[in-house]
Amino acid sequence: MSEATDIPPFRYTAALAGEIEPRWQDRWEEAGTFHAPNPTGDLADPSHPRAGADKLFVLDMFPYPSGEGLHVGHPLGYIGTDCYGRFKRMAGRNVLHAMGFDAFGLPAEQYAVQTGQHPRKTTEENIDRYRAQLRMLGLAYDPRRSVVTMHPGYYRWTQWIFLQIFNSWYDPRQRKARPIAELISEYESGERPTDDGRPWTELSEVERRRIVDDYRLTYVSEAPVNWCPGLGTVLANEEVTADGRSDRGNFPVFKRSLRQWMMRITAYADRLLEDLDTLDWPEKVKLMQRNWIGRSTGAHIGFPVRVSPIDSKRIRVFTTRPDTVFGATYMVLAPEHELVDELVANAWPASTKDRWTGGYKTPREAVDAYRKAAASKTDVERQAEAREKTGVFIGAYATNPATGEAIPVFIADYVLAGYGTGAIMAVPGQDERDWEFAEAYDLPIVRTVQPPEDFDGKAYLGEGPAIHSGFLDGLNVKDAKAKITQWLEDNGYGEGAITYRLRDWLFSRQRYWGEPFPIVYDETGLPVALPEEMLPVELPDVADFSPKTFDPDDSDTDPETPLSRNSDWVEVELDLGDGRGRRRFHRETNVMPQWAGSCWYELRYLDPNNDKSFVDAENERYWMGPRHAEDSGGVDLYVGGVEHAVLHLLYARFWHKVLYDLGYVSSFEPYRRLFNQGYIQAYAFTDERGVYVPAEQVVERDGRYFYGEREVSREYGKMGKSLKNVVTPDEMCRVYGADTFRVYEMSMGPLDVSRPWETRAVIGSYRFLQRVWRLVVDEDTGQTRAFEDGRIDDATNRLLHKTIDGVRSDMEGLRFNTAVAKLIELTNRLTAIAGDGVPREAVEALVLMLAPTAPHIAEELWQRLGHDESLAYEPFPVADPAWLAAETVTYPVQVNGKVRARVEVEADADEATVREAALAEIADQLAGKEPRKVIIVPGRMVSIVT
RNA sequence: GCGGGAGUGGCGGAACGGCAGACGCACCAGGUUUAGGUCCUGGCGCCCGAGAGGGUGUAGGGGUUCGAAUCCCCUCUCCCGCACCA
Repeated sequence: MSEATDIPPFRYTAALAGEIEPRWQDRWEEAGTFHAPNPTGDLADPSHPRAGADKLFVLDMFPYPSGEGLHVGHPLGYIGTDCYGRFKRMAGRNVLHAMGFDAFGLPAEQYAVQTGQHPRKTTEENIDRYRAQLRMLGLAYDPRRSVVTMHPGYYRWTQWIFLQIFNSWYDPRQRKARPIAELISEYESGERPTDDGRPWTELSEVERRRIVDDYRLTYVSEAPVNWCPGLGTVLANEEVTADGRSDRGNFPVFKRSLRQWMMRITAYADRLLEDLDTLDWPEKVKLMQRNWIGRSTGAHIGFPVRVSPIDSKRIRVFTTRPDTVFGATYMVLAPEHELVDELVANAWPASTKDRWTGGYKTPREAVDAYRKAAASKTDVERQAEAREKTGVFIGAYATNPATGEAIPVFIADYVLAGYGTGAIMAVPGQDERDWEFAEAYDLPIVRTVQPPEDFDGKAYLGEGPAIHSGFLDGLNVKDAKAKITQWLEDNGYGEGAITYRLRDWLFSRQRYWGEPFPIVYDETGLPVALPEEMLPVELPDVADFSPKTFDPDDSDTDPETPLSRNSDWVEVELDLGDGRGRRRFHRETNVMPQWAGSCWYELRYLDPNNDKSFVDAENERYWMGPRHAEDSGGVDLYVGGVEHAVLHLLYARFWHKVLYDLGYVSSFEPYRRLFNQGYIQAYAFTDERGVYVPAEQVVERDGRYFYGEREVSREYGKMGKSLKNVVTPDEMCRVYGADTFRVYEMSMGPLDVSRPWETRAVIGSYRFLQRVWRLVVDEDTGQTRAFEDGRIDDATNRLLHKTIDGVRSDMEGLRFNTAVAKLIELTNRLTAIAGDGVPREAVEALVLMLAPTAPHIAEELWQRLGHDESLAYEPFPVADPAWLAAETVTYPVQVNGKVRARVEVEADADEATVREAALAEIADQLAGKEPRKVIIVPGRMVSIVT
């Protein structure tokens, strides 16, 4: 049977790749080829060829090991960083590249709830599978540094970092976190007075602790959450459907306040914003972070409002346009605003317009009805009628502090309770939403900024002189803002202010599969940090991983976490080493969110076995430290999907900055350079019923698609089991080999662009590697074909050096697709000139240049070329400048912008020579006329205008 | 709606403001082969032409320039993010 016998015995095939690849993987592992030496500690190795060399830390966003395993889309970024790291290693750098696992997370827990399988077990199994899949790809990881967030040896330090955050406060004057002990001593010394002026010594211990706890960077607070009694758990916004039910189980979800751990990330808002400027990140991601932080500057203004004949209060608003306050002709409160009930009038005032009342007899009825209607609206409905402005008058008037006029107060759902103060001053002249509302409710509109003459719109948001604004008239917006802000402060009506969209980070989860908090509570109910020596607080095994569930409609329930049922673990007697002996405590039974482990994993790669510290300071400084004064320091290249643009990257930056403030790291940002790889997408096919059919069995005929005899329709999107279009790296390695797979992934297109997977195109990369193989190995005899003393013809040598030059800069710029194209070109050229063999120097350079992308075949060929050592540390080829310059240059000759001819001249020909040659070449087209203009771009082009 | 990015052959994609379509897939032709496949060589945007060659062409329209896929303006389409953010 034919096939096998027909193929030459020494051809590079999938079978041969399948033999070569594991052999080299074993050899790399046994030899520790990709071990990166640390400056100090157990991973230091002064004899290593790269010990003390210029370092490079490349990092991938580590995966959550799901039960589905990897598909061909997952390793794209990993292969990219691997190529870059291997290239840089050959170019002389000490390269650290490791891969760990983000092991805590919801899917394993949910699987555990369903099956009773311990999440540790399934996660371990998944990690094993991931490791096997990744190993097969020949990724040059330092295997000693593969951290797993669920291992106690790792989360011990996650808990330790939590304690550092717990034991810190943010000092706004120094703009940094400081140890909480320093705050306490400020209070003790009297340098910092208490809020009520009582001396510190007169406060009870509980009072002192409450004061201090309020300063901590992580603290317990009531926070609004999505409480789902039917599931017994709090849900993330993403887990709540548009109509307010749980994604899983379809139970009602209630917005409720619950006691939660929070992290004071808002204290770092300004630094998180400013330091973006120091980072080499995609502008898109920086912008997303800026928007997420949402800094706006303006002023808080209090609008006096009478709550009884003798008592008045202020409605506090935030505005970015205090300069427009003279145009504030009414106010709007969110329906849920706390002052509404106090302010609602008993009867409609005489000045009430009909359309303000909503048709109700009293303000009270109108408010109740409006609130009810607003509350029953789903988010979908709210969005659908987003532009319709509705609201009702509440029968009360506030005083505009600038004009002294009484202005009506409305409630309307276009003002959000959760944003700002939940109230606005409405300035229809300068705000589109206010203008719409004013038109709908017949409210006065006063322009306070003069629009340009040609302006024919409604609200005017642009620049212009202030008008109808008393003492502000004539000032530009900026000056008017400054002046009114000063006036508000002088008259006690408000003050300049900066607000953020960013909220503090809700850090506790009512779940099982996460890091326990290193926190206990004493008899006061206040949190107490466990001493460092008691870490890790290990996650106990429990019988039941699910939280207690309740009547789905009973919102008046409280979560009961899986850990809370484990009373042996919860109730403890401990000696905290504070001189108070053994005391009874109960443990915190929430666990940390999945983000916790990923907030600092890159640091643990640096020193994975250190049991004295989360990372040794010298190791951190070597791998992450700043290179110059303005440099943030951090990972040299961080590659991952843009889906982590905000949360993960913001949380990790926040933790890193706290560690920096406390002096534990030398870098003030964790990721100096960020790169978002694109996604590999795939076609999926559905039959006439809309059911997905296996994509690999669909055939194309004349642009139509068939599954068996049935025509199916094609759609384009993610790769996934449910879409029946998954292609796995395992399959690709089996059919073509890992090197082919790697080359294909790298050559498909730029790393940061999403593109479709095309299994049938993989063959091109396979053929390329076969050709390279054939250049070195005789397919029939297995003999090496390199000429020892073969001369390279000049043209080939020029191409060789041009390729070296181009591949180097492409690799440097992560342009692997064009690097591969250049290698293919060179290979094709060498194939064309090969007789009995090819010159050794050309083929060796080719093999070395191929090594970062297709490492196994490169190692194999390198060995067959007579080298004993791995090529991992072989210098990457360097182009000889003498061969980069061509002897002659061919100039295209343009006449009136169209290329009409080309002339070849000596490379060093001067402009006059080029001009003469070009004119001679197109003489017939000029018909004897003198050209009006001749432009010569040296080395490029001649352009003639007639 | 706002903000950001992108539109190049049948497909994935190349192209410091300077010969548009590198490289690969698919396809076509030739060679090798008993045949198929492999391998080697060549062709391959569109239109006209037997050919040499000519015209035209980078979503559409306008502009800047000796010269535009590339820079500017308008329009359209697609993708991503945010979504009444005061």
